[in-house]
Amino acid sequence: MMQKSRSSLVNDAYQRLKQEIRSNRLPPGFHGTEPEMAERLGMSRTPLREALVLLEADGLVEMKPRRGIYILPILPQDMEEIYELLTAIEPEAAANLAARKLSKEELKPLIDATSRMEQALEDDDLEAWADADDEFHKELLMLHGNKRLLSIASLLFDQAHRARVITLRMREKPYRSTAEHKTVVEHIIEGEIEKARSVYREHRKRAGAELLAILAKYKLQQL
Amino acid sequence: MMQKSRSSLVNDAYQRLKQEIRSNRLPPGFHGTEPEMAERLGMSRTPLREALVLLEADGLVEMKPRRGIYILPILPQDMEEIYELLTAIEPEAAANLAARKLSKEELKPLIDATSRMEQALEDDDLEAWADADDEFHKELLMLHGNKRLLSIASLLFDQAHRARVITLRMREKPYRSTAEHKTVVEHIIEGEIEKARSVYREHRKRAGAELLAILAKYKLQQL
DNA sequence: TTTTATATTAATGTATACATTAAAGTATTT
DNA sequence: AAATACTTTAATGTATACATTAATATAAAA
Repeated sequence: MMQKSRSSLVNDAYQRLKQEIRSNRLPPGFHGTEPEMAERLGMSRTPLREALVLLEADGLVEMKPRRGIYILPILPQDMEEIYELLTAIEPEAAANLAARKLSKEELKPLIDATSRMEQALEDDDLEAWADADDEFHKELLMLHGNKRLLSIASLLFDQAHRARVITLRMREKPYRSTAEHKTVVEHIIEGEIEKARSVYREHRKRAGAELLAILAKYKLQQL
Repeated sequence: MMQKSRSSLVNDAYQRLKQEIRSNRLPPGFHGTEPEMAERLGMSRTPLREALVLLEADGLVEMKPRRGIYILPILPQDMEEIYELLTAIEPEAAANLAARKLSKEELKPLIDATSRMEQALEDDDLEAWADADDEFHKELLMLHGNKRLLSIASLLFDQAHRARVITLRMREKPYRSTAEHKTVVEHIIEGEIEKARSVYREHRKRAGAELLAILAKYKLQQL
């Protein structure tokens, strides 16, 4: 949940574990005990537990009483929930930006992100494309400035991350997605509030539906 | 963040502190130290800290390194953020219910909640009205069934609670609000998806705007 | 008296200790 | 051999211990 500094050990544990979960080095289904994990991180159980409590609140981990720590898998239903929320939330931010008539200077991070997406497509570099996509969404939310909206959306991105990475290569090349991002930016620049909202909304709906279709097609029941 | 059982002491501390914050027994600006609070709760610092970490993630409390624990106030800007999110999120749930063509039986909790709102209006009992209103919103989200949506909205309700209670008597009597809830339910029953969405959305926008206007009018800069 | 330096206090951040108890393993009985 | 009872192990939940250090109080210097 977008943690602040906090004492370095708790924060270290939180960041490192989160990163290891994102990168699948701690895969879903992984099971560990506190002494084990504390030792691995080179700290005592106390700060580790505080970090775990946060990761559990983030929905990444479950601490089962007397059974240990489990890394939670992402189920299709989770993706459905996540995309529904993102579909509701993000277009709101896009609409707000359009309403604010921001200068191109201010919108530069967004414009740059779309450029990077295009470049990545040309280079046929899906990783880079995904990074640019991530950046686009985060920049848009940061420009919007609703801290809660940003932190909730970030949480959802974190939860969905593994599934998005894994399915990246199962999708068609994201030409359309890239174009949609550009269109959103154009509407924002032009101050076309409702268009910005609806294009972004459609983008999210389509992206979510596609992802779920892939999970179904490849029978990926958990990631 | 809608905590599960967890070991009872951590959970106790979490629930009790949350309740004390909601009820303003621990008012915004309150400052305490860990030993103090642990003693008051009859436990050691260890479980207390785990609870505090969660409350901090919930945005109710801040743990300032070496300065202690502060109960955070709600600023008008917080309310703005919260209402923006609720405006984006809840109508989605209403639309979904409408799309699902639920039976009146299934919708009973919603229908009952609106009845209670009407009754409370007749009795001129604002507390009861606010309770019924709360219940309406939670029931609607529970019927929808998106766990993440529910837990996020609950978090936002918790954050906004004090401000809503305090301003309850500064508003006009909520006839209009009550009527709007009824209309939403009717649209849900009739399966009118877009109407359910837009009425709910307008309801949230208006309610948010009214609340912010009151904060401005009475110069309530923090609650 | 005001400022600076020093000493004291006490709260946090973290490690460690320990009681409880679920789970796994061993022995006993049938 | 299967089932049951008993032991052992080890992980959690919680308390306590302790080093560090910010904040305060006190003393010394200007």
